[in-house]
Amino acid sequence: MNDLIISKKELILDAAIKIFARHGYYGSRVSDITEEAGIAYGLVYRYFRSKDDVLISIFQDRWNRYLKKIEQINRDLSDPKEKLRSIIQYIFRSYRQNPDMMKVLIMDVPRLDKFYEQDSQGLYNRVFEKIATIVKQGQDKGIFNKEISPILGAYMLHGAVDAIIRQYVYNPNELKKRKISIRNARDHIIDFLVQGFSITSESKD
Amino acid sequence: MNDLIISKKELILDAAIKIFARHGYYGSRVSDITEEAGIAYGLVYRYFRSKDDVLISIFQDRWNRYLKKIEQINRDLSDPKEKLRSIIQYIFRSYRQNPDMMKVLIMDVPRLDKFYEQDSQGLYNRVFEKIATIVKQGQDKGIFNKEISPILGAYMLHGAVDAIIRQYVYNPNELKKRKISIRNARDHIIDFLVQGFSITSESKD
Amino acid sequence: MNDLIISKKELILDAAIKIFARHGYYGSRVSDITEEAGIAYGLVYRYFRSKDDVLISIFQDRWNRYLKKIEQINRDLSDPKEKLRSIIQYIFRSYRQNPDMMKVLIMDVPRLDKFYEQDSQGLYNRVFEKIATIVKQGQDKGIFNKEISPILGAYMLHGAVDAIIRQYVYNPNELKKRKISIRNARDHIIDFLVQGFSITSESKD
Amino acid sequence: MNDLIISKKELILDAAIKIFARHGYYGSRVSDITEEAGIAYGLVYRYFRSKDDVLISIFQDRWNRYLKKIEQINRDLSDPKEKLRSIIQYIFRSYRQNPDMMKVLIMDVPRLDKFYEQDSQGLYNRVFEKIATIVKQGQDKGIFNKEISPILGAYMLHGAVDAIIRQYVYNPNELKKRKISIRNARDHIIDFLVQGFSITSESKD
DNA sequence: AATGAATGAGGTTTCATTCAT
DNA sequence: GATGAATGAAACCTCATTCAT
Repeated sequence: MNDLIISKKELILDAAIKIFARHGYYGSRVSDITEEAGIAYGLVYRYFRSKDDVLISIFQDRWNRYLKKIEQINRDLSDPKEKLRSIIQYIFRSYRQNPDMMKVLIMDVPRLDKFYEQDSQGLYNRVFEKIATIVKQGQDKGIFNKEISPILGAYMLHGAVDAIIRQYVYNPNELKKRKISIRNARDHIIDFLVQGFSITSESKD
Repeated sequence: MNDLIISKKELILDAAIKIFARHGYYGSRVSDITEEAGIAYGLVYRYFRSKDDVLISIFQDRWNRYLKKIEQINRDLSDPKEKLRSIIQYIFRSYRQNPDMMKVLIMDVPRLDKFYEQDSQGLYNRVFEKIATIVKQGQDKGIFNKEISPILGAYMLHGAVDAIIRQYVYNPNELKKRKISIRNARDHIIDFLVQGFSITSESKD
Repeated sequence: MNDLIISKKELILDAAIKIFARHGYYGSRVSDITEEAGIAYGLVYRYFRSKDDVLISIFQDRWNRYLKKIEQINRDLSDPKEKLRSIIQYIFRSYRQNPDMMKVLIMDVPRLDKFYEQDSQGLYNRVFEKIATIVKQGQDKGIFNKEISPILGAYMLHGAVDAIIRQYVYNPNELKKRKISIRNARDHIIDFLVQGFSITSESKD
Repeated sequence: MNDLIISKKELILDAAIKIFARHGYYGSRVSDITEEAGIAYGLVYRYFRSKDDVLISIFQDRWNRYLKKIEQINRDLSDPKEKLRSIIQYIFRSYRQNPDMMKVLIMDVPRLDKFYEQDSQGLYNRVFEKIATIVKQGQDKGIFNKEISPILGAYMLHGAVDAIIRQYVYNPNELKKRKISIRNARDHIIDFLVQGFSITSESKD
C-alpha cells in the first residue's frame, strides 16, 4: 500500500524530468513543472531550495543509483570486460526505460554552474574512478592494454556512449536512415570500446 | 593589408567566445559581449539577428573550417588510420590554440535549441558523414573492422575526444593529479580509438 | 497559580516582539514568530486575524497599560510638573525593562497602515489628550506657559522622548562616544521638557 | 532652456516620492512609480540599483540639501537662538512645499535597513552634529543652559518637530478640531524649544 | 486546540531587443 | 554605421493565509 504513495518530492522530480526533457532547463518554467505535477506553484520551494536545486537533485539521485549499480556489478562479476559490458548495458537500459531522464542528464545537468561545485563533482568523479579501477584490473590481469590511462579510458568510454545516445535523442533521422536500432548501436559500442581497451596483436608489438 | 583589419563581426564573435566560455551562454549578457568587444550596446544587432545567432555563427564559422580541414586531410593522406589520427590531432590543436572556442563548441552550442534546426544540423551531419566515409574506406581496404557501423564509429570517436577535452576544461584537477598532460591524452586517445577501429586477432575470429 | 501559566496568545506576542525588534515588521515572517514561540506554523491564525493584527495587538496591549499608568499618575500626584516627570520616567523604565518592545512601538507600529485606522487612533489620541490635560492643569495653576498649545506640547514631549530612545536603539555609538548614559539622558530630557513648559522670566514678558 | 529639462533620474525620484507618500514604501510597487513617471518599467533599474536605492537616494538628496542649508544658516546668522529658529522654519517650509517628501522622510526612510548602513548614517549624524554645535555655541555664549547635552538637545529638537509634522500628516483631525494651523504650530514649537534650551530664572538657581 | 503541508497571488529584477538620434 | 537610452515581457521566489488531519 505504502509503495503506491509517491512522495511529493518524487512527484516534483518526475514532472521536472518530463518538462526539462521537453524544453530544456532554461526553457522550462517552474510553473510548467508544478502544472505537470498537478500541485501548487509554491510547493516546489518547500521541497527544493531553488529551480537549480531540482536539477541537481535529479543528477544526484540518478548518479547515486549509478554508483551503486557499478558497485554491484563489481561484486557480481569478475571479468573486467564483462564489467564494462554490464555498465554500458546499464546505461542503455536506463535510456530505454527513461529517455527523458537521460536527456536531462546529458544536456541540462552539465550546463548548470552548481554541477561544478564540490558536492556534485565529488559524486561525478567517484563514478569515473570506479570505472577507471575496472580498467586497471583488466590491465593487471593482462587483458587490457597497459598503454591506456585508466581514467582517460573511463572518460572516453562514457563520452562515446553519451555521444551515441545523444544522437538517438536529438538526431535520430541519421540513424534511422541507416537502420541502426538502439540495441544494435549498443552492441557496436560494446564491441568497439571493449576492443579499444583490449590487448591486440598490434599493441602486443 | 585588408587582412590586418578585423571586421566588426569578427570582433563581436571573438568577444562572444571569450564571454560564453567564461559564464556560459545563458550566463552571458549581450552587454557583456559588447563591453568585451569595446563597442556600443546595440551594435550586435546590426551584425546578428539575435544572441542565439551569435552562438550559431560561432559554430558555423568553426565547423565550416573543420569540414574543409577534413576534406584537405582526405586529399593529402591516403591511409584511413592516418586520416583519423590527423583529425584527432586537429581537434586537439584547435583546443590548444583556442580553448575558449572549444569550450563554447562543446558546452554551449549543443545545448542551444537553434542548433537542432535544419540549418545547423546539416553542417553537423556533413562532418560526421565525412568521418564515417573515412571509416568505410578503412573497412573496404581491410584495415578496419567491418562490424562497426561507420557513422556510429564517427560519433564515438567524437564523443570520446569531446569527453576528454571537457575534462581538461571543467575538471582539470583529476587529470593533473594523475599527471596526464594534454598531449599525453591526445596520444592515448589516438591509440585507443584507432585500435578500436582496427581489425585485431580477436575480431578476426 | 494561573499567573504562572502564560497563555498561548501572550507567548505569540512575546515572540513577535523579539522578532519584530530584530528584523522589523516587514523583515519578519510569521514562521519566524512561531519558530521563536515554539509553536506550530498555522497557530498564529487561531489567535490573531493576521500578521498586522499581531502588531496592532502589541500596540493596544501596551498603550492600554500606558493609559492606565497615566491615569494612576494623575490620581497619585498633584503637581503637573511631577506628573510629566513621572510619565517620562515611566517611558524610560519601560524601555529599560523591554527595549525590544519599545523598538517595535517606535519603529514598527507607527509605520503600519492599520495603525491609522479608527480603532487604534482612538487609543493613541486618548493618551495624548490625557497628557495635554496635564499640561492644561499646569497652565491653569500658573505653572506652565499659557502660550503653548497643550496638545502640541504633548506631541512634542513624546516626540522628543521617542527620538532619544530611537538614538539609543539604532545609533548608540554617537551617544556612547559622548558617554551619555540612558539615565543621564532621561534626566536631561526631563529638565529640558519641563523647563520648556514652564513659565520663565522670558516668557513672562 | 536646459533648466526646463528634468533629468530622468529626477523624474523617477519625484514620482517615487509621490507614490511612497501615498502607499508607503512597502505598499508601493516599482510599476506604480514608473506609471506615475510615465516611463517604461525597467528604466528605474538603469538609474537605480534597486527599489531600496530609490528611497535612499531620496533621503540623501534631501539631507545633503538640509546639511547645506544648516551650513548657510550658520554662516549668515550669529545668534544661536536665531539659528535654531531658522532651522525649524526651514523644516516647516520644506514640509509646506513638499509634504509628500516629508512624509517619506519621516515614515519610510527609517524603516529601511539600508538607512542604518555606514553611508546614510554618516550623513544623518553629520546633521545632528551641526545642530549640536549650534547648541554648544549658545552655551558658550551664556545664552543656553549648560546642563543640556548638545547632542541630546539636537535629537530632542528634531524629535519634537518631526512629531508635530507627523500629526499634521497622519492625524490632522485632532489638530483641526483645536484650530491649530501649521504656522501656529511652528511658532509654538519654536517658542517651546528655544525656551527649553534657554537659561531661565529657574535654571539659573 | 494544534499541526504543518499546500496554496497562489504578487512583486522585484533581469535582459534581449528596439529605436531615436 | 554607431550609440546607448528606453522598452516591457518574463520568471523566480517569497510568504501570508488556508485547510485537511
